[in-house]
Amino acid sequence: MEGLRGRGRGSGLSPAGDPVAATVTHAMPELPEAETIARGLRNPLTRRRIARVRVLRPDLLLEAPSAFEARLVGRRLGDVGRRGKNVVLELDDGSRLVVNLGMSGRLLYRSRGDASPAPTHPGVLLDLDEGAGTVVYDDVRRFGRLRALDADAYREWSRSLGPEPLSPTFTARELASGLARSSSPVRAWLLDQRRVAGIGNIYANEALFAARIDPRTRASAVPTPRVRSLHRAIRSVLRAAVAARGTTLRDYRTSEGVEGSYAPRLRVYGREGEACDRCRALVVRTVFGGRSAFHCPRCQPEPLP
DNA sequence: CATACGTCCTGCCAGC
DNA sequence: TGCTGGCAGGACGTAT
Repeated sequence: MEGLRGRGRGSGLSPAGDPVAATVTHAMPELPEAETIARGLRNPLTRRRIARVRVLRPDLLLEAPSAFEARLVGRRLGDVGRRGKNVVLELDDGSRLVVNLGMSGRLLYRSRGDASPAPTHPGVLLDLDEGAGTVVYDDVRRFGRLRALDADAYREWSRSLGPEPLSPTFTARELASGLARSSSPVRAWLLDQRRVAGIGNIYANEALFAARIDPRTRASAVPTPRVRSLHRAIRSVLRAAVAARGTTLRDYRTSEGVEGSYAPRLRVYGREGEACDRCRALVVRTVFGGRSAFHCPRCQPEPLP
């Protein structure tokens, strides 16, 4: 995959003896990144009023810009939260602005007179009242999407997503019954937002490593004890990544523009050809379902056909 | 119905 | 050195 060729972490030390910078590749904003962004926006945005909406890139919206603007302008912001990988801004009329960050999206808060460099690919701007600053949706690749939903539409949208993996109501039993009904590879199952909300390719691979499951294993073929491990692994990996404010490989930043610090803790993702830090076997990359999977062939034994 | 696959978009880098 | 083709991926639409 991009950036995993050539100069990578695998080379260990640079000629100068300094640790080589983390592998450069795309970040995929997943649950921990969305959670971090939501937390960062909560204080500066709550109770602020949206004075003006500027849509620079209409293709980021799932509706006409005029309808989008009409739903937002004049509204006061409530709490800022998260659903799966989406950042959710509550509005005072019960509607919500849902932001999916796609591959390279950033949701930044810039106070008035912010001296930091201006965002390079602004797509949508929300100017706040009384000079309180601006919320900038910035996205190089424009895979992200913003939607303004009334209360009913939001409920319907939320219902289309699977359970929150960090919620106490997400149980090993529920995971087991979901897996049992699918013949997809377990990695594909974890990436499907209708099944569990918030897991992307990075944390799917990391959780499967922690649970010692080959990512190609059919979901229904994961043995029950492994399902329990996977349930624990999903939750512990996501919690640790939230605590680290997410994984920055290249694009992802918190709402304050800061990088997440989970990247050095990745054990298989992006580490093709490197020694597994549990058993020293070499990490393998496979491609299926149109994207890279990483696993340790010794810790995560190949499923029987 | 469930699963598989193509599409979007652009920065980066290998290779000429 | 400079140019360029291929690659990567989340979500959605379409095909099997």
